[in-house]
Amino acid sequence: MSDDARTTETRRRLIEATMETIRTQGIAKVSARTIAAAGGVNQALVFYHFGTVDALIAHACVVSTRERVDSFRARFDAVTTFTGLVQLGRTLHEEEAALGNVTVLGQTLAGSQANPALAAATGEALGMWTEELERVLGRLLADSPFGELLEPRLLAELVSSAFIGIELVAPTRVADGYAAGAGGIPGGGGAAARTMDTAGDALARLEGLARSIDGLGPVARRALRTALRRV
Amino acid sequence: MSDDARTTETRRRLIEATMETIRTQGIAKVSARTIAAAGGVNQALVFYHFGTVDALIAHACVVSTRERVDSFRARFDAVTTFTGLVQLGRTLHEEEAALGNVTVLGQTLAGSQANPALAAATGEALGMWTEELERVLGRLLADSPFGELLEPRLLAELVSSAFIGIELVAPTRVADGYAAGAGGIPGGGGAAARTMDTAGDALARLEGLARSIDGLGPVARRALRTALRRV
DNA sequence: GTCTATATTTAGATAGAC
DNA sequence: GTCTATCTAAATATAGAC
Repeated sequence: MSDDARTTETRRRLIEATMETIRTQGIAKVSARTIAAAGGVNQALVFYHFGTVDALIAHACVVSTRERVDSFRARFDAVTTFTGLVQLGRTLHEEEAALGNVTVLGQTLAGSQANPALAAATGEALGMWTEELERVLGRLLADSPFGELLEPRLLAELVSSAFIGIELVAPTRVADGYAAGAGGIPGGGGAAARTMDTAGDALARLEGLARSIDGLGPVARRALRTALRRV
Repeated sequence: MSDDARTTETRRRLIEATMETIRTQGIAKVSARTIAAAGGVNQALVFYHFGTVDALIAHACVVSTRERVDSFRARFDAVTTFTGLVQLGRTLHEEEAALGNVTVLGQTLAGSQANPALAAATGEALGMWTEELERVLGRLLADSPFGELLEPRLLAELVSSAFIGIELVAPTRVADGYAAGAGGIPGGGGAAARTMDTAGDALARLEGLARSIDGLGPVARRALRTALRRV
């Protein structure tokens, strides 16, 4: 095997191992050693190929997002209704359970707080999703009663941010019953167990709403458009 | 000063220092030492009073959220329109810039991925916000054309998750122009600079939408309700 | 390009003096 | 209850052999 091919292979393994580690252990537990262990390569290679751990994370974030977005582009383009868009969102949510790119974005997002390099990478990755969404929304909104009220760009930013928030919150909704450390939480604990799959449920209901909007007859559409214009 | 009073004071300082450190440096940089430095207390006191760093973070998360939620309860109760609710959201967003409880929740949320104790605490804290929101939405939805389509609980979960997502994404929208590490990003970079304050802008526009819904006349309301029921 | 040390720093946690 | 000192584990990063 040529050195060139080995480089490519090693870099690929490191990037995949980075994704996997972030997904399963969270950004806090990611280190050159955990990544190397997950990828079955030597720890020093992280620094040889990427310079720093942060650079590897940033790189992995952008590269893997590009792959995922590319694999969704055709499906975005095929969307013609709000219902279809929400359904695509559900598909994304389900595929994410397995592949976890959005989960990774959530993690890098959190890590971006005090890390400008990571923030730039996360922003770029997020921007790829937003761009796709913006194109679709531009088409859909033009024909909807909301066309004059909502800008595609803004709504796209809003929706993608919200999507990430929802995917991030989901895990905390499984386990409940907070156990305090030394000292205890005054008045803490209690709170009935929450059993909701927020993301899945929400998207399912949202689909109902989308179906309603798509299904509005011409009379209702005109009435709504007029009402909205009055403000 | 009695030992009891000193305990209270030290614990209070540790909790505030924890919040401050998470806010300014992110959850990744939080340690017993950084917290102690921020609070001007000894590092060993973290373990004496809270046992572990995680327990302190969990405690700070829940306690400080309770304070913030309490300070907002009256304002939630005073809301009577969707417009008013969005305006309250804007107020929250602005106060957050200074106090940053939601930012902290975003950080602990990310840290919750592989940390059940933290996940439980974050879930509880988040649940406090959701509960308030659910009460308000319950009132508002009952009188709206959407009452039959949206459950207050689900919408509240959705909105609070989205809010966190938006607050988390905001920082990545300031700086742009991603600089790659060794090797560079193939085809990376570029992408026109984004200058949007997503959270602020989005809430401003959302207020317009809310105003529209609140301003719907009886005819439009009936039409909309009928249209929605048809699905 | 890859591996084995290893230097250095930082973090979690505890013991024991005050 | 608080502080100093210290042990241990883990992380970043580099040097040098292969």
